[in-house]
Amino acid sequence: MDNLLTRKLELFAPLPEDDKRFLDEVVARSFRVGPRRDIVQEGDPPEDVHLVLSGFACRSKSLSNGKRQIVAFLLPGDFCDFAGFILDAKDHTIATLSACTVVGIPRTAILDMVRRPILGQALWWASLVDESTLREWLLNLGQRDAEHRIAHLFCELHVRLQSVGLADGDAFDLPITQGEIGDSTGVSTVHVNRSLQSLRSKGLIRLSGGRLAILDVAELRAMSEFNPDYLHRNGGNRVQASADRRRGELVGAA
Amino acid sequence: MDNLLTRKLELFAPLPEDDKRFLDEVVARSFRVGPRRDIVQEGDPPEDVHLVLSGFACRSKSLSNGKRQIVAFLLPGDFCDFAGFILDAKDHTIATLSACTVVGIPRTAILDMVRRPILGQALWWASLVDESTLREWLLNLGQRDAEHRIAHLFCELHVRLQSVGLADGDAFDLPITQGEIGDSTGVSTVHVNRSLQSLRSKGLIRLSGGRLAILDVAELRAMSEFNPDYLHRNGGNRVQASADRRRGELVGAA
DNA sequence: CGTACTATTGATAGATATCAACGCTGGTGG
DNA sequence: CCACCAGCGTTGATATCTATCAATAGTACG
Repeated sequence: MDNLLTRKLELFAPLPEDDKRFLDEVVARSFRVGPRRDIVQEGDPPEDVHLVLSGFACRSKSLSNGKRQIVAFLLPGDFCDFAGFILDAKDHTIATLSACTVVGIPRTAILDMVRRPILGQALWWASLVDESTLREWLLNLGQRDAEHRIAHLFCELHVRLQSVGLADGDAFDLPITQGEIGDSTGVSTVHVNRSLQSLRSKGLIRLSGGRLAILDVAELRAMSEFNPDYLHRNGGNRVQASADRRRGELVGAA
Repeated sequence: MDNLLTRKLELFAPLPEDDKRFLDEVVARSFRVGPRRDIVQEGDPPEDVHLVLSGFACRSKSLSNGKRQIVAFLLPGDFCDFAGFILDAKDHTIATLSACTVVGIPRTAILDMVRRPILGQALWWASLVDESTLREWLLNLGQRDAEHRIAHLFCELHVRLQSVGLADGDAFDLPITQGEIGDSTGVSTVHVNRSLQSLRSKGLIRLSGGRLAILDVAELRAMSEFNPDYLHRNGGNRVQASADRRRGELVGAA
């Protein structure tokens, strides 16, 4: 059975068996982190890149008045700080929401991964999908009202969890508080609560005990104008084979 | 004199002379686009990657009710759609704000660029800086009020234009309307106007005739909690030389 | 069984959108 | 050269949404 990282990266393209084996090794050395804890293992080489294997984590930025913005939910299969490989100063916090299984990947392993032609492209793809997601969140925060923002978030989480096999039909575990939903959508806790009730009263969702069931997927998507294209679940830019081969060289040793 | 693309990429690291010459060639075939026009040249190979050489452009996403969110300002030296190289479906619009000089770069040239060890890393860096900027915008939209959002935006534009030599001290051309400021900050046109007046009355800015002067840089930054670190103007992750060498191989042919 | 979050509800205040009107400016055609 | 027009900036009045404050009720957990 493929691990979750493999499973996610294969949304881009099928990986060679050898790459998969390599990923299995990468993922082998995982550790547990309790809920609401920063993902910064003491003694960890600071250059390690982290990956979530199970549980919910988030990336957030804060202001001095205590307000914080969750800028990404990190689901199983997601890298926490891949960008730290090139960029220096870490200007945001990465923390667990629920208890998580996390992998710390050393720079050398990242280098090995990036050098492989197909795997390297898959990592590039994953990074660009993250960027695309940020753009959609910006649209969400800037132009939709609270209820629609939350609806849109739920639609996104649904697709993302589905694509790594963590959705049970149209229901899935959502181990986050209403306050955290608010921090990610720019809405106060109280107003999140009221917006959720509105969504419930419309028969669109059922949410309790850390589990969300989307009762009317079509309508929830329609009302929030959710279009899953921005998640690029159908792989990357597939041009003709020759160009593919060339792209293969892109991040690979000759 | 270095062209603007070179100038920007050298914020990451000094480029070899050969890379610079290559960039000069890349940038040579530019064309003009009038204000408020989509950057989609008819007959252009759709895979071309575009780059702004002069003027202001933007990337935006829209909702069916006509609301639009500008998710990035594209300044001279910025790529418009580098991600299109890997990702397929274009889920956003790229349009000029002022008249612009634009370069269309064919896929093959991008491949050549990415293959060069230093230049390839510089492009990766630029892409990650864009992502970092998106995160900061998310914080801006989600957690700051209108006046602070606009102040923060001005601080960002100031630094970005400065770093490509387009700021005249603390003043620079800002050829965009108040409506466009609103579309980027998630504020209505009317409220942008009032927020600007507030900033003016505090003696922080002067804005008229498409030109912005920041009268009190320190205070404008302080009030909006602007910290330029997220723009990563000081290059990338400089570790020891050996790691650098390894990173050099990263995107290069052996 | 306390303790501490988390969820919920009501009341109120504040920020921002929306609507409407008007002046200004730059461009266009007569 | 001047009248007209369209887009932009500005202002005032009003409507909405959302935050904030405060209190209560669940709920998990030691």
